[in-house]
Amino acid sequence: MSSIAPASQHGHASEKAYQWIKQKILANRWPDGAALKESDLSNEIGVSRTPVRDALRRLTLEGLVETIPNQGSRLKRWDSQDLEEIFGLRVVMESYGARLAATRVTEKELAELYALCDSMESLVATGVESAEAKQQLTRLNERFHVAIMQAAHSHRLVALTGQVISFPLVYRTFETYDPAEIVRSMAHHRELVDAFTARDPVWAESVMRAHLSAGHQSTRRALKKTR
Amino acid sequence: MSSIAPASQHGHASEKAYQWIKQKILANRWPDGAALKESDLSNEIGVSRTPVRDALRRLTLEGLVETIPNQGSRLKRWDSQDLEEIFGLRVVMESYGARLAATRVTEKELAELYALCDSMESLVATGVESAEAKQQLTRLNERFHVAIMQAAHSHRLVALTGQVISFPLVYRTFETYDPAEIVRSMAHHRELVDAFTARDPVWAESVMRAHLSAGHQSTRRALKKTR
DNA sequence: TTTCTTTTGATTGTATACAATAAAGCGAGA
DNA sequence: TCTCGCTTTATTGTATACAATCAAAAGAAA
Repeated sequence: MSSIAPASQHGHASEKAYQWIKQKILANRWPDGAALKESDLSNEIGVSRTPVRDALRRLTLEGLVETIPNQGSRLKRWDSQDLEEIFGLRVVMESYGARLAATRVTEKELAELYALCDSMESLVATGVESAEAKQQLTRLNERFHVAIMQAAHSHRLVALTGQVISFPLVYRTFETYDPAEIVRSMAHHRELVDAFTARDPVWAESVMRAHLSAGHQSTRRALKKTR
Repeated sequence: MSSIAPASQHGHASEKAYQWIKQKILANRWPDGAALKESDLSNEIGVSRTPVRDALRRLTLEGLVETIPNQGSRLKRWDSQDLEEIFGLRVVMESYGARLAATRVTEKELAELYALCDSMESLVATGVESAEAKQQLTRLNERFHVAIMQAAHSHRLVALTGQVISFPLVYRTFETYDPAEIVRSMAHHRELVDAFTARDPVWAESVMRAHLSAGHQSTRRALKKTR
């Protein structure tokens, strides 16, 4: 993530505004298409408009916010077509990442990935009925997917996939899965890392494709229910 | 390009600064790793630091500029590894785009693509010895590739590929090609559009993959010569 | 009543002044 | 002479004041 999409870029206030707004978006605290007025945000966050504008620009580039010149920023609306676009791109890009990772992953990264698998599986074993457990699982899942892209050792790939995934529904992944789907997802994860261990790019790519296709279907179903 | 990476976002001054800096980067007017001081740029461009900062943020997100907090922006250095990353991603993403375009392209878009093929071929027929002709060809080529991504009818794909291609050497494509390579490139272009006309996604994707692989090799050779 | 124009208000875009930060220069001590 | 630490200075980060712009409301004419 180093230079193409810096992690904690900008100063203190700018970063604070960015995190504040993003967290509120992903937590679904605003209605679809809500107007994000700069002055209101700066008051609520406790910084001036400058860093707020900075944050809104970043979020616009990430696709979470829609900005019309001289008219302001709105929370981006999205529909089933956006979902199709996003998963189509995820399949293409993350499969590619898995293919690269299979031949480039280091021992340390492998250990990290196995550790994440263990964490997720033990969490599932203790039950994921509670909302907190599902959120925890979603966070671990995100870390797992990011770790794979990092194991591909392509900065741009990490940055681009990060942008594609920026999408509220994707951030609530496991809240929409049923138990069988969760079990299958865990199995996919472990199979992926096994494919890495075997240094088999074809295997790794195939599993990732299947994994994301399954996730696509689950999310699609969840979206229909919601709307 | 609508909302995920707005075209002429921000006001007049901000856009002016963005175009000014970007054009200077792509024209190779600064040495590798050059420091881009905000105050200097604002003086030269004739706007205040605010829109300059805005422009630098955008360029950082695009990967042309490298920004370190409290330390400033530098022209991003790049090497052969960046080239490999970029073409690896281009192959994956633009092939995907070609696959989609094969089934989604409209008659109007097809006509546009054929027209671009005609323009490029007639330009080649009249000779591309001069630097201006090669620049003209590069511009048409870029329009062609963008048009295909647009024919895929995926806003995010257009935005993402736009980011990936942002790279000085890629913008000087045909300046580095020899005559045989140019002829082959033109043939690829026409074959691509024929594959679209046949509505054959496998054909289209394969040609795009070959086209970009050939381009990768030419650019790789050009980079070695330069350094 | 409807439509076009004008005005008014609110909001974003830009400039500038100030604060925080980090790098470079300088000097004292070992 | 080298190293450590301080001071200085240059540059970025933030706040605020002002200008430009757009949307909606009010008013006039048909």
